[in-house]
Amino acid sequence: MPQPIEDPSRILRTRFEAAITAAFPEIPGPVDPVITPSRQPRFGDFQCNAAMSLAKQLGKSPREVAAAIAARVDLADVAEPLTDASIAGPGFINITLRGEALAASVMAMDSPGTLSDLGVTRDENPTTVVVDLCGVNLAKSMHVGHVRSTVIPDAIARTLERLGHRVIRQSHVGDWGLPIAMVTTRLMDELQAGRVLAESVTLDRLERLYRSAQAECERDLKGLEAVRRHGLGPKIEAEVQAQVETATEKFAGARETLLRLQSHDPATVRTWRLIYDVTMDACLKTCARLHANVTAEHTAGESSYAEELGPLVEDLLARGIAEPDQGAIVVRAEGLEVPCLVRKSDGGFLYATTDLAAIRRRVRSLGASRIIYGVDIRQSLHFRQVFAAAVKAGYAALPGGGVARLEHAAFGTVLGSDGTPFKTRSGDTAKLSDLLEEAVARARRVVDERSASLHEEQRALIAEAVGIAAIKYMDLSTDRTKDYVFDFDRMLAFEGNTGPYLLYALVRTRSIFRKAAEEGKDGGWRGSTIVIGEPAEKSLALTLLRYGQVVESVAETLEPHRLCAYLIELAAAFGLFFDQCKVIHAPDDTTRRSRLRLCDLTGRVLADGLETLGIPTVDRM
RNA sequence: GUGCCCGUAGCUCAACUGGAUAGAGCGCUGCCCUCCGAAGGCAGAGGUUGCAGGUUCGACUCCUGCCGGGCACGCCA
Repeated sequence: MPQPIEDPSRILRTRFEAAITAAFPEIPGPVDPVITPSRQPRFGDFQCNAAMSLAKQLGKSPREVAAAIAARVDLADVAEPLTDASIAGPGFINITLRGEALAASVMAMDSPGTLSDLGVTRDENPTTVVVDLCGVNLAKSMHVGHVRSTVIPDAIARTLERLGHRVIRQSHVGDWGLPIAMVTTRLMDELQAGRVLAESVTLDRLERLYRSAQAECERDLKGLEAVRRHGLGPKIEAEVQAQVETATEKFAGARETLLRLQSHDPATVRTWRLIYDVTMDACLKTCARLHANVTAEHTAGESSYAEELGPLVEDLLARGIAEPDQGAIVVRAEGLEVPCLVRKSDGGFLYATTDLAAIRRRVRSLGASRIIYGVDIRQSLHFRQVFAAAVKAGYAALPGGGVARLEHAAFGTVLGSDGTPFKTRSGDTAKLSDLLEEAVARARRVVDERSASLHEEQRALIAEAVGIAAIKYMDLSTDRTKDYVFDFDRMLAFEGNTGPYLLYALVRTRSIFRKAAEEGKDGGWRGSTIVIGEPAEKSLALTLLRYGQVVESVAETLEPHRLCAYLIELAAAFGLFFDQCKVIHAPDDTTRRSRLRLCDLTGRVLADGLETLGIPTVDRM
């Protein structure tokens, strides 16, 4: 009786590696046997693609090499014997699993209490990973772009957690600097004048104040110059002159506010704190509704680095890492055409300075050996600069030697149907909370129509999950670096490559147990023997077994769309199985139990995958 | 001007990091519910992977040059 096999491709890899070493001892070091699932059933279940590249090194013909490997490999317990026909094309070795071995593998991934956990292997050397996400700004509500900066890194964080790593989420909130000082100044004025009450400040109100504060600090110097150059008359010149003077005053006021904030002036800090609380309260609520794991404890705003920036630049200067340039301080690093600016000529700091401080803290205090930034792709140059500067400064150096992995998980822009960045009909940036509301409302209409028999409360819960799943799946399912078009109709289509389709597949895996119970046929399947007979069963089994490696590949590439594509494939394989293999009315008890177990396992992999992506699930819909 | 990214079916996107005849969904055509949820399944049509070279057993993938589009480029964050 063969030992339980967790994952055929892992077993095959070991076996083929051994065979290659045995056949060609002259090759130094371990060789990747290049085992992949076969794309087409007629090429078997798996294939070994190592012969072609080895042939080159060895100066032999690829088919000869393949034959030598095939002759040495020991597959008796897992696969059908290899024959001449197994070697195909330029040297592919096609492998067909034995039915019992395939079933044993599926049972192994479905055995609680062993190392097998749906086929996901926890990393033996868990690492501490910081995931930078969300990135909201004070006095601004979340917009479409924040779907991406929240959902993508949250999915990455969940994936790493699923693999056993220690993940620390960090929301690098824009809560400091001159723009924040401007709105703080403005709010203090409003409060003082009694035009607004502290208890009733809303984020909408803050957003309006933010805009007007920025506008009034904006000096129209170009306008003034134009007026003078073209001699538009003393009246216009006086008006523009007055604007510039007022703006200069306001600007100076904001600078003073920033200084008072930095020196912890109680009244100023109290107002700043009010802005902070109102903003974060609203944003964290939106994160919660998005089913994203972002809470107050993950917040590490720019303000928390404020005290470190001066000493940090001094440190860089003292060690010759940074140098003065035209009055400013810059870090030049190899491979960087543009130096990284860390202090302005007026003595102010920049966001690169804060990001450097953040890397230092994350590596030295939080113990991160990997830092992942879920930030807009337009900032890739910025991160290249900051990463290079951090490495040069030694801020990314790990205690045991080596350097922390610094990665920018960049994402593209959310576009409207016209191909330009997504806006509302009126041309404003669309608020995220409104978009979530509309997605849920649209889902609700469909649920009311199709699931009229369910209770009102159930329908509301289902619509919530379906709407959120639709938005999140849409965001996660394509290559994150590309732009995508935001389209309610497509994401809520409930068919094809969508979140709702996945939820539907999950619901079907579960509803069959309710139906089976009604007929008194739901017993005895737990721990029963899985039998793989029908092609649809085989296809489902092979798909199930890929789960663990897909999760690993997401952790490595930081590309959640791979998991999305996999889950759709799994749902499709289940759909075919469900269509072609009677479960409750299977020909015999053994088959029925085996199929019930496959339904249960499929449901748990779907649910686990969705949870790993951060997509909410439902039991029925 | 310099640098980065992207051009794949009518549309929206994949392609396991160089593997076999480039796959899904939408839309289109035709089937499958007295039978476990048809929000489903099956089949068909649809491609010179922007263009031209190169590297090699093998290229959507790597290299070079064009064409077309997007983005970013030290004193904003």
